[in-house]
Amino acid sequence: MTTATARRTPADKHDERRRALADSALRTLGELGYARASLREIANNSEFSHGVVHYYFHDKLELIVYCVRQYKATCVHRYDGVVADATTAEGLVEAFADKLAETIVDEAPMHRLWYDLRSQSMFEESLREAVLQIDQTLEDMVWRVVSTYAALAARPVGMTPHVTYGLLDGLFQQALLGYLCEREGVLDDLRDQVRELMPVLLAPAPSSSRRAKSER
Amino acid sequence: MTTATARRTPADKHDERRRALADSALRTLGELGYARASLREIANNSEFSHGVVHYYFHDKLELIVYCVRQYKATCVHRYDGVVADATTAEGLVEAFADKLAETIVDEAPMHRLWYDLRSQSMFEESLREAVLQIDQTLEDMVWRVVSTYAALAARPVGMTPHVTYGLLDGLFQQALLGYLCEREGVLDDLRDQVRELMPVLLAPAPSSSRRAKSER
DNA sequence: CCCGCGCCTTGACGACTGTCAAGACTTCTC
DNA sequence: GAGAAGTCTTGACAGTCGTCAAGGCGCGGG
Repeated sequence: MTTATARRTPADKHDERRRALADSALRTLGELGYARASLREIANNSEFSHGVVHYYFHDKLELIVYCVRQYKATCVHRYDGVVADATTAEGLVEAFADKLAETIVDEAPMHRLWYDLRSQSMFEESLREAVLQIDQTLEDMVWRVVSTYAALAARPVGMTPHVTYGLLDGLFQQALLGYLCEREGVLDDLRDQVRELMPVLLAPAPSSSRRAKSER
Repeated sequence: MTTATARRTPADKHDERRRALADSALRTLGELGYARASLREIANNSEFSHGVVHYYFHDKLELIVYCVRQYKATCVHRYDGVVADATTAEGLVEAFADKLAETIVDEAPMHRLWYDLRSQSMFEESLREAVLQIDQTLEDMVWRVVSTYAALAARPVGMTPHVTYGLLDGLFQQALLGYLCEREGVLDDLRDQVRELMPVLLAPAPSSSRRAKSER
């Protein structure tokens, strides 16, 4: 209020703290899951004490939802590079498959948390709004990839965005579980599965098989 | 031990009680989810008191795993009729799609519990063995349907059982969440999606398009 | 009749939970 | 440098949790 060009308004600092707290919380949540991550445990893994949570958040649930929304924001553009750098359909599939496998390795805790919360939202109505919003964002993200792929292949996508996301999410979830069980080869399998699946997502080739080679 | 042909051995009665308890527990678990279903709540919704759980089960976890295994046993043959009664590929798809939608309506609590437990198993290693076993059983179940469909269509399945299950499970899970959010039309959508998906699960038609009509 | 054994209830335990109030510490203002 | 506002810690609260021991009830065999 004093100086208009202050480095940080109090409100900024407040928001910054919320972000830092949410960051710590996300680490703990990814480790323990929604049900077992207590506020004390979350605070212990941060630089704060357990009481501070109610200074920045009204509720445990408000913290959780804030956390997941924050993660969504960082996660939602993970595949933008795949789309931007793609020049051929085959190259995009390859990059997409690699990125999916990389995501499983790098972000396994975050994604099991996401599946945990989505399951919880089937029981707790208070989680549904945030979950559905994030689910929609993920669907949009997948759709950007697949529709770009279709454009490069010069064929329309044969399925709705919703179905496309559902199918890929099913495979991804399966691979994540396999990865957490330390099954051998799940990542390679996932890559193969995506390479296999992407073509069948497209509408059947327009002219049966004649110009298949001369396409580009 | 006294009479060889006794109506019920004590062991039988013991098992019967375990089953009855697990039945009650399943109802409560389907209502509240894994994390919020306490032993007291489970016992309250049964004809027993809360202490009896430790007479029949060593642990809460043993009870839960027993419950889910028991449910699996009843659930695993739900689609057998679809397979047995099918005479044409189209008819099988129709019956399968209907049965999936019916399952969502009739067994929504059980299936959200299943997804809850599968998510929990990503955090709790002690749940993994049972979850993986059940997942495999479901995969087999789906495979019986799809491979029968392929046989009726006189074309091989184009994907592995694992992928087939993953894709269908993705759609089913999506539909279940939508159903629990009381979205309109999710059941019809699911049916349409399955009708659309099943043909693309098969390998590409062997001879491009010539005998498509004379097939049967 | 009474003893003993299986079945079940009751009550209590320690641990853990979310929440919040009281106060200490820091930071900024006048 | 005193005071006020903001920030954070500490400790306690009311509940709930899984677990288990102590004991009551019913029933069949001595």
